[in-house]
Parts: sequence; structure tokens; C-alpha cells
Amino acid sequence: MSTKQRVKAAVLFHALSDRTRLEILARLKEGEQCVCELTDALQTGQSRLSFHLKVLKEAGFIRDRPEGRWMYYSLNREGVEDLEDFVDELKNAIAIPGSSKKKCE
Amino acid sequence: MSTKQRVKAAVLFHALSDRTRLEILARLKEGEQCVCELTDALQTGQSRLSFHLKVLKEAGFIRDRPEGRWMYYSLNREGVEDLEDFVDELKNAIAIPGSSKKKCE
DNA sequence: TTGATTAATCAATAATTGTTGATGTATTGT
DNA sequence: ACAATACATCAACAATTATTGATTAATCAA
Repeated sequence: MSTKQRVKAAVLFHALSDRTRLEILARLKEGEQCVCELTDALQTGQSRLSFHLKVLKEAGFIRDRPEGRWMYYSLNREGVEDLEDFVDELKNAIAIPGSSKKKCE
Repeated sequence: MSTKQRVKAAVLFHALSDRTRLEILARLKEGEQCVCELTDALQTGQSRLSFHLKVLKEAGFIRDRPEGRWMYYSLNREGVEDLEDFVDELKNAIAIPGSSKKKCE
């Protein structure tokens, strides 16, 4: 893995290194939501939420879709795939024997 | 996922959110190494390295083994497994269709 | 025992991140 | 046009993290 890739990975992980952002992602699992719904759910200030949404978006974990005066956010598969790649690499490096608990349905 | 679990996940991700720490992990994939070998390889100060090793250790990604005046570090499977769990969850949440590129050998 | 080596820890500082409240820009309903 | 709503952005500040150099403790070799 190159230095450049590592910097990219660090950005991904940084985006996930915060309680609030993880909660945002958890909410978005339920489906697309606008900022006001999230502010409501997380009981927090709007600018604070906006900040965290930006971090997640820049890392590629979420995407936004403007509609009227609302901005809808949803999970973005690409970010998660990138993350997965890195974790796979780490996992293989460590060669976990009993780790075939993957759902290979 | 509970708040407590999220805090734990945030710690894991934070440990991986740094270029230097990712490079340390990359080095350790080659196998156990003492601090002096890492300082040498990464061309950096000893106390700086010590700091990052501590972060990785506390997150559970690496373990240490003292031997004489050396301290050997190596990858620790548990940390990686915890990480994997979270990423799996996120992955499933997003329900990536073409993501059956898992090695189900 | 002395001196060298390895690595953790600490204190001071620097750098990065996160929070808050205010302001600005669209958009919508009246 | 006006007021209200949704949201981003900004500036000031607070909090957390990282870096550096110095100190300390332990181990080893002479």
C-alpha cells in the first residue's frame, strides 16, 4: 500500500472516528434523511450537524440530494467499499484462521 | 448499535486515522518488530513512535512483548476482528449488491 | 560498577478538530 | 414583496491530539 493510499485511508478512518458521525451513519441506515430530521433525532445544533455531515461527505460515506429547501443525505456505497478494501487487507495480513464467519449465502 | 459500542468503534477508527499509524501496521504485517527497527524504518523520533504505538495498542490493534531491553510489537487479531464487525455492519446496512467479492474459498 | 542502549513517560508547545452563535443564501408560502 | 424555513459557512473559542526534547527506568556488556 502506497503512501497516497494510506493518506486516503486515514481520511476514511478519521471520518468514522467520532461518536456523532457514527450515529449519523446509523440513522442513515434507515434511509435518506434531511438535515432537520437528523438535528431532531440527534438533539443537537444545526451547524454542528452540518459540520459532521461535511466530514462524512468529503470522505465519501454519504451523498446529498437537494430538494427544494431541504437537503437529503443518504449512505454512499463507494465510501464503504473503499473502507472494506482496507479492512480486508489488514485482515488478510493478520491471517485470522477462524474468521470465515462471512455470510457467503 | 448502542452508544457504548459506538464510542468503542470511534476509538478503533481514531487509531487508524493517522498516516504514521497505518504505516506502522503495514510494517508489522511483515512480522514482529522492535521499536528501534520501526524508528529506523519510519525515520522518525523514538518518543513520537512510542506515542503512536501506544494509541494502536490501546485500541487493540497491536500487542507488545518485552524481551531484554527490546520491546517487540506485532499485530493483534482481536482489534482487527472488532473493526471487521463494525465494517460488516455498515456494509450490510448499505446492502451492496455486487459486494460478494469476498473470498469464500 | 560504569557506561551504553532501548524504550516509556513527561512537560511544553504546536497543530488539528470540534463547538457555538451569527450571518448569508436559497426556497417556499402568503 | 415579505416573512419564515432549511441549510451552509464563517469567525471565535474550546478541546483534543500530535510533536519535540528531556528525563527516567530497565537491561546488558565491559
